[in-house]
Amino acid sequence: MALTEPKARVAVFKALAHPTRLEIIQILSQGTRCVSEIEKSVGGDMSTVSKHLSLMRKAGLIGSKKGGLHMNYEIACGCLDGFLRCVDSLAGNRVLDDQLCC
Amino acid sequence: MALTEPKARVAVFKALAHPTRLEIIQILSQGTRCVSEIEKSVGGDMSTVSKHLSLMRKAGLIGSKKGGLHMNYEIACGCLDGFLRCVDSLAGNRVLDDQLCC
DNA sequence: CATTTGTTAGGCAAAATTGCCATGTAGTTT
DNA sequence: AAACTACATGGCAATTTTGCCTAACAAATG
Repeated sequence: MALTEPKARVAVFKALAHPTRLEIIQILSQGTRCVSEIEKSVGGDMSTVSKHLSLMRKAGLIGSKKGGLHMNYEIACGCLDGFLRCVDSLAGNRVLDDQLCC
Repeated sequence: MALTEPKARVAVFKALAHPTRLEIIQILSQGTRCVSEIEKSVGGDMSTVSKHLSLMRKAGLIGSKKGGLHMNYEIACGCLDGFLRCVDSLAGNRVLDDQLCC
């Protein structure tokens, strides 16, 4: 199995390895949202939110489309959902050493 | 969809967001390995490798079993593979904004 | 043109991560 | 028990990340 760019892989995981960004993913999983909507949900400065979004877009996690005055973001990957369920099962298992998740 | 512990989720992604640790996952995907075997493959100090392994074990990504003098590590999750394939498709798509991955 | 919405860059302090070194520990061998 | 092997752990300095702030800028709208 040939590795894709290791840096690109790492970038994807780094993009996901942050509570606020995971919260944004959670919000976007319910549908397309613009920056100010996201800002209201997660709090904090808009420039900070915009940076989070930019980072995730560069990693390939989300996509953006301009709609009038707003910039609308959406999840770029349908598999992200199963992905997160897998992570949750991992996270739940983390106490037991011998037990496997799936 | 109720969130599992957000911290636990973040921990999983942080554990994956490092080139050496991804390399270790790659190695372990081929079968169980002990610390010194991993050390030979990825280089660096053994204490460093041990810390990487410990971090991934706490996150739930890998499990460990003692076998005589060695500590054997193995992937704790069969879904990690499809997981990584999904990430690769994301990583490959990251230039195009409108195109979705899967 | 003025306003709204968002991006980007720079600066900066606090916090987290990383990796090596030295030391500690548990199981094995002699 | 002493020595050795295979790891784990704590400490520490260097690097990176994070978040807020300020400000400049672009694009769509009224």
